[in-house]
Amino acid sequence: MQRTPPLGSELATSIDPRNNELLAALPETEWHRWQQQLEPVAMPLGQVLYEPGAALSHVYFPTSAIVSLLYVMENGASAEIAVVGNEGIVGISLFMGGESTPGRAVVQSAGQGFRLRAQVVKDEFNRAGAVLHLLLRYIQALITQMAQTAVCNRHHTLDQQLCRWLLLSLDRLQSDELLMTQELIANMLGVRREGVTEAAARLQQGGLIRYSRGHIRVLDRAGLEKRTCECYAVVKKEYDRLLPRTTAV
Amino acid sequence: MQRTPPLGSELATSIDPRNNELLAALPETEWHRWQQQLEPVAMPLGQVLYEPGAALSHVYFPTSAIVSLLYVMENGASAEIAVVGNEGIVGISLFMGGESTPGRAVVQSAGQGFRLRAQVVKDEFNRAGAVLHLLLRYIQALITQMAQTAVCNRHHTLDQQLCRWLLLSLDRLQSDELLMTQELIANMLGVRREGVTEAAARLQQGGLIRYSRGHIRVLDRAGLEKRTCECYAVVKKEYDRLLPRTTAV
DNA sequence: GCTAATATGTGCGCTATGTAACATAGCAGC
DNA sequence: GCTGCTATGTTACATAGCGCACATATTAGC
Repeated sequence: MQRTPPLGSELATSIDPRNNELLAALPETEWHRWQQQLEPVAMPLGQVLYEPGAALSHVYFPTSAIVSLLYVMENGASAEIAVVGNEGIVGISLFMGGESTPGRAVVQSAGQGFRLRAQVVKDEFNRAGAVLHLLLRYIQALITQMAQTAVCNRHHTLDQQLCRWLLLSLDRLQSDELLMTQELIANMLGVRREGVTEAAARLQQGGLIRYSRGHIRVLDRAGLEKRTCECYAVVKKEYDRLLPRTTAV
Repeated sequence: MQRTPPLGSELATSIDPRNNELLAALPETEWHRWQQQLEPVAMPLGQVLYEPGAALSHVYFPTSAIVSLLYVMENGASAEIAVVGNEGIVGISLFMGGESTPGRAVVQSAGQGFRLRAQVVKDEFNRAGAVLHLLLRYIQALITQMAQTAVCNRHHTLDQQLCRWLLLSLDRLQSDELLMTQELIANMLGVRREGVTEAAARLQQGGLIRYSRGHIRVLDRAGLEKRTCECYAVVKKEYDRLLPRTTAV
């Protein structure tokens, strides 16, 4: 089991900010304005990018990391609202005008990203140019993901949701292997750890994945797509529609 | 059982566009620009304001009506994502850049509203003035509602969710009586009608509400707030924070 | 007032998931 | 190689909500 990812390529994806698709989609003028301001940051597993009600100092553009937006409740129960990878930006409340949200953002899969000071983004936003419209389209896609998550929580089985979650993560990774314990997945999905264990066992039995102690390798992506609910496709389609790739990936 | 609402007052709230809080919050300049363009519309129960994927021709500002944003799935199951009353606007995808969404908007409680042609809103939005920022703050509040709905769907009992739903509706009405069958509520919450019947019976037994054939009268609002989950308060607080009332209500 | 339509009430079996308590296995560090 | 930690596996039981079938009650239309 070679669990070390190809180091060279990972570094490459981390070093170039334009591996983030939003940054890649910036027109040249705006890109030049931002280029000097972008600050590379390591995004280790579990890092909290913002807490409920806290004013944000930066927005984050993941390149290889994946960030979960989740709500934690009074009794400690939690649920993931949406996931953000190299297609997006973390910290939208900053330029929406609210400065904070009741949710929290946690790095779910370690990696690299870039960040930008709050004021820079706000200024750019207020220029009301291409960046504004790009970000608004992204937010609409994010809204779709959140809405579909709500529906999925209501109507679909744990098995389906696990597949959806794996696929969403897979889409935001360069590899077919996730570093992720079942405990963590359970927290994201807002279910018991045992439930994830059982669902994962079923997927492994079906030959779709193979896992061991925090390493999940996807063997049959098409199989996952077959087992998941429609939610995955709806969200993906909407992202593709609203944010067509500007660069070949 | 006097079920006819006080007609005089209802007409009053319907006729003045500024009973919609977003319209009321417009600065004078923008208000004057819009005033001539606003078209009063009746919003009867069940009216569909937009369908999945359809391009929108107008945005709607309810004054006395309440609109549900919901997702309908392949198998016909549905779930409400958020609710919009006189505090908001229906059709945000229009100016977010996507023109459409995978969801649908249905009038959940009949009433009045005003609408505005797509192009007018887009033009105003592109002016990047006060309206832009007002709408963005509204969208952030809406996002909070959607996120909290997702969490609520995951973790809370039907009883709690019914209370939340009643309270959200109550906040958007002038009266303490909802015209709403249990069947419809079930569709909104994405649960069985029988489940709503049982939950409603428990609430009635507790003296919190009284209902009969599509009429629900709230007798003890504080009681509902005690029985509901934290989700209601979180959402309400965020609306109040992001959209402070400009007019006395 | 009768009839039909609509709205609500009830019971029963089923399943997915929650709660709880505990067993095993792989891995890390000494 | 032992120790202990972390991740995963297993089992027994409780329960909320679903699907279904059907009973009852209220209102509307004629």
